[in-house]
Amino acid sequence: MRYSRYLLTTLKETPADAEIASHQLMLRAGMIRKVAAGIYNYLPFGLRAIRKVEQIVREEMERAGALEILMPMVVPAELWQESGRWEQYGRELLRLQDRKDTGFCLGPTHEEVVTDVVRNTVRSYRQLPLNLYQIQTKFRDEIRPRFGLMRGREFIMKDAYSFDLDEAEADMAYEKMFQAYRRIFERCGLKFRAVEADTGNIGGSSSHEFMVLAESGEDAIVSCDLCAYAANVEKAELLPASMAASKPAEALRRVATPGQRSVEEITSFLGITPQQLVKTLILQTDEGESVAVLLRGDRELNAIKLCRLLGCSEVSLADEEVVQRETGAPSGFAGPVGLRLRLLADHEVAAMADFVAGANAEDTHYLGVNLQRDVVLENFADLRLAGAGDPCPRCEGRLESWRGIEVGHVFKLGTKYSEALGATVLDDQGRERVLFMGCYGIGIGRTVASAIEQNHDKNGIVFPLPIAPFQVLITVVNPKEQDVMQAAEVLYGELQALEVEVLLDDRDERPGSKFKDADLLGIPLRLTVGSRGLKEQAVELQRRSNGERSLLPLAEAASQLAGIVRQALS
RNA sequence: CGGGAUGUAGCGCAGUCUGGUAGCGCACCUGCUUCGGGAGCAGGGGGCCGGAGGUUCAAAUCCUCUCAUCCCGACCA
Repeated sequence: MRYSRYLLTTLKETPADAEIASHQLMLRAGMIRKVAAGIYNYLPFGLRAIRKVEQIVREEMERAGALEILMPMVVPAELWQESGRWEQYGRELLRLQDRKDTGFCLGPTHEEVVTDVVRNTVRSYRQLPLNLYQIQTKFRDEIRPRFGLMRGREFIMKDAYSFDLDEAEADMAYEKMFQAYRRIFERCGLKFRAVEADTGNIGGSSSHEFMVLAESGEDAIVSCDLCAYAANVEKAELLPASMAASKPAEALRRVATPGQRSVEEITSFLGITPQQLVKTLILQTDEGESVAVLLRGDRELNAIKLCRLLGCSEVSLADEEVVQRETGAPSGFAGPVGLRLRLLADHEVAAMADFVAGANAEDTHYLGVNLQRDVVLENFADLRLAGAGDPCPRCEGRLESWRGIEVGHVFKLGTKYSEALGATVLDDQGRERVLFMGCYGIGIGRTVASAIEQNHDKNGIVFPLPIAPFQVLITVVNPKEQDVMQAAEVLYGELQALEVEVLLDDRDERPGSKFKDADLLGIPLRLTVGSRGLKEQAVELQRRSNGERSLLPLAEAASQLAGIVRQALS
């Protein structure tokens, strides 16, 4: 491709509404342009990177035996009503009506549609195992789209769905996809981890997320420093501490704490540490039930664990009115002593003695609280958010914490959708069997964005070669000098003949601008063709990754570069 | 949905307080010079100042409403 004929407008200045590096760089490098909140145009340079990732995904899906299909983006409400998700899914599902007032939605995921495909086409166990995938535009009306392609409302996703006769075979399909995912992200040149994850809205029995490690990641993950355990903090388990509870030594007594509500305020007012305090959270479920949860002062609630325990789908902090009604005090003074509310405590609280807690009266706390003596507790449970330094639930190790970008997610679905939609086959005994499903997603745009997040410097993008829009950039220092331009043209032709993807910067621009653009665009290999080198019959090769420069003889440059590219892709 | 902020040329911004011819830098077009790390000079094109009402002789500027965008939180495969 000739730059002079290409649509690639770079920006010197960073657009004001881009926060993170990948978003800023994708805008500056002319990869994407915003159309509306969370909705983007993919310009030629950006689309090439997208297509690279798609191609890698395709190759690995095919290798794993999956078959490509394409389902519609507009899906009839009927199908979603069959699975029950029309009501469940919430406002993220963009619902719309056609001229006859028939309900549709923009597909945010395609379990219903693919299950419909299978129930209509698969009759026999002989057609199994089956794995269907597509690469398609999805729409989710996110509450807060942000960070460019990282969290768009419209986004490109690869979604695959496996169908098997029984659970054991479904497990094998899951494992196959798991391995395919490892290969995909390795080929994309990403540093990532597969972590245990919550299944959320999709449902099913177990799942793993593939997390690209990056400071800007929206997810927190923990991993063991000794064993292979790694999990999203939403999911990360914490076992009851083995140490025995300390013995009560103090008597229960009230103390005035005027205006001291937050953990910070109380601990500094009383001169204690947050570890000596128990905080009492008053929570409400989506079904209207109120419940109190006890946590050590420096810990945070994991709402997902609590939901799982209570069997509800949402909990939120109770508002002031409810707190006043349930505890008899304004918020900030709730405590477990004498509280007439369903009361749960995190395991860790079991080991605490003589702690401080609210007294359910305004401006008052208790000192010397001891659970066994002073409190009526329903149960202990794993309720807090895991963090760095916590013990590993699988071994003797300690957890480390990281930020991650979720680029892939694999789920074991069981029969949730096949049962609801009646996707069955006849087995070798002629019996009707409900299919076991799995589903497997990859955010294509997000993968490109996270690759940039992980591979950039102050000058611009540093594309990993396998997903770079072009492999080689030829910078023609002065295209007006005939011999220079001619040498560049010859190289360009040779590289193309060797099937190297090359962008020829033949623009009539000053060299400085071209070099700056080259750094910004992040094409891995840059050849500089100028009169200076040509005097020696040489061109300069510079690698974007480490800035290393070397001179190549003009006659051998193309074949050497083709060799470098081939090696990088193998 | 709660809190905060911002909408002026493709991008970054000034002008708004104190109403009076819509500006600057980058980008874009023309010409000349320049040419190995974002050149210089000269000339030029491009704006319903987010939208709708209102106040006023006069509104980018004041008032009301509205829409959009961004940040924090809640939320989220």
